[in-house]
Amino acid sequence: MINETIKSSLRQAMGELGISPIPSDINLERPANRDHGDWSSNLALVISKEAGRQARELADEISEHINGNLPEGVVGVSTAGPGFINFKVSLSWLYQILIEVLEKGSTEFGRLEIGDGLNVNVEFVSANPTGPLHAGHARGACYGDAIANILSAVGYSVHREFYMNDRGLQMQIYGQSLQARKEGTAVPEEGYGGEYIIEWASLMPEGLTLPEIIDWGCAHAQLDQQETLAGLGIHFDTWFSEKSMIENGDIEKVLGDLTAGNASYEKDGATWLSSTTFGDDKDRVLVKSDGELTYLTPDVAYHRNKYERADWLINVWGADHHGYVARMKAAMHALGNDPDDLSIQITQLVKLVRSGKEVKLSKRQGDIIELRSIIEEIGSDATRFMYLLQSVDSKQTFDLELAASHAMENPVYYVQMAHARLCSIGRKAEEEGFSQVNLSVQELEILTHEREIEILRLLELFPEVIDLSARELAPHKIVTWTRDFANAVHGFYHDCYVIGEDVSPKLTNARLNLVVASRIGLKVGLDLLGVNAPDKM
RNA sequence: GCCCUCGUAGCUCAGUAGGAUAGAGCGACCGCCUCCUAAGCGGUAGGCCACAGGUUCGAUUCCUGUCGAGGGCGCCA
Repeated sequence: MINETIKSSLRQAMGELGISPIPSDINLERPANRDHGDWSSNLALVISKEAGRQARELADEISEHINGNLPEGVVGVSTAGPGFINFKVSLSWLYQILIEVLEKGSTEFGRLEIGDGLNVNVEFVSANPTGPLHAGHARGACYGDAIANILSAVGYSVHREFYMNDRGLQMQIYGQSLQARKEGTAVPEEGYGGEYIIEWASLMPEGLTLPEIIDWGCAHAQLDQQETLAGLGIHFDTWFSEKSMIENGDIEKVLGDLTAGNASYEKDGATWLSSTTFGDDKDRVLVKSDGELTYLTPDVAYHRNKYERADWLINVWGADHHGYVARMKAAMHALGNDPDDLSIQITQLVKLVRSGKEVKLSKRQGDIIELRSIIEEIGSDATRFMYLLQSVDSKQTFDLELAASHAMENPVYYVQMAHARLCSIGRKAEEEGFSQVNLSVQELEILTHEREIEILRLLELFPEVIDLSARELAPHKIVTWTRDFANAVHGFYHDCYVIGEDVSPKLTNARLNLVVASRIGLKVGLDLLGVNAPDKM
């Protein structure tokens, strides 16, 4: 890599000049301003105090020395500002990137090996099986699936998991609600009042007992949720049943082990987890005085089970669950698991608007906004792209009308259009009798237009973006890159004709290489997000 | 009262493991189609990076506090 070459040239120069201390880790960054070169080091600023010399003076000395013997791929070194050392890299480096992209194709380009095959379990959505998925589940669904894609691309072995709370009080109430609707009696006080209950009850077979109704209702809700998720292209490897842990004794076992480990105690007729010992702000009840389990206990058993199956656990939770992070980590700690192996990602709320007005209720059902109806309204691609548009750390507002529009202010269409245009060039080339042939660095040197260089620079940057988005579990960084890249593609499309009378065949060929590589880059980005890359629009 | 996330252009948001002149899209205004999709491209205007301290050669970025927005603080799930 070029930055390694630069780092070692800095080290070598310092050694030869007798400047110390030489830091173990030399920091190289990409300057925001291109005039400052392609790579920049703050080395002189960092060591100036310890070296007892002025930073600018050190920088001048080092850059002059390196200029006397430039490393391969570097065309110039200069100093600027308070003491930055700036490197300008040869364009041939960028042509090599282009060749690499073409060789790797959309199945290999951008793939990294930072995951080292580690097993990571990504648990997301995990809605109660008591009704259809609604708008509140959408962000977690899109986010969880995207990080699963990204982690998989950087070398983790990824498992997607959905945890079903298929037992307990909520299921009882759900069953009673279905039963009431089936029999035409009043839905219980705290019951489910949604329209869907009426519809589902009508689909239910006659004459079922309450436990049978619950089983049927659970299966039906699961099926409904699976369908909706499939509409977004989301598929889980495991639908983990809470009930199964009652049946196989896992919950009993976890309670026993907590007691044996002195991590729980009896008080006021209830069993408590000593979570304060492990960093929580208060102790939590595991078994209520009436003998019922709290929601926490099966959850603890479930997480322990996941620890046995994976090296790294990722949970995607809504903002309303942030208060449970400390207790879950405490419980895992108490069971002897490393709480750092559990990453809990909190997604902030999303407000939906339609032409500027907040949408709280669904038009059709009059109650909840079903996720299904959002997908129907704006499509799977727009749903995913819009929900991934920004960091999950901040609350989001987006306009359904905008997301559904086929207009330039819609970011989904902007990016997909860039891909379609690249394909359109390919079709045109074929019609004109050109076929894309991979070229050498020398043949690619004809690509010197500002627009072309911009595309190459973005392609070069992309693996770093993927790396960062994986480390930070931040798919929106991929989105930002695809938008920037689409912008570069549209600019190229506008200014650089690939086929035309005043374009030489050599240039056409070189540009076709660029077009195909761009298509690969954009496709890789959209694939990671789970958004289609259409050939035409 | 305590905890979590956020506060950047008129609007929606990027950026920040501390770096040089803080970016994009939309909206506004002005331009650009005989030609691979104008679903596009370019330009102009628009900023005390909420506020106040601290650390640092350097802070929008880190720390503390204040203010503001949203979400949580059950033997509910």
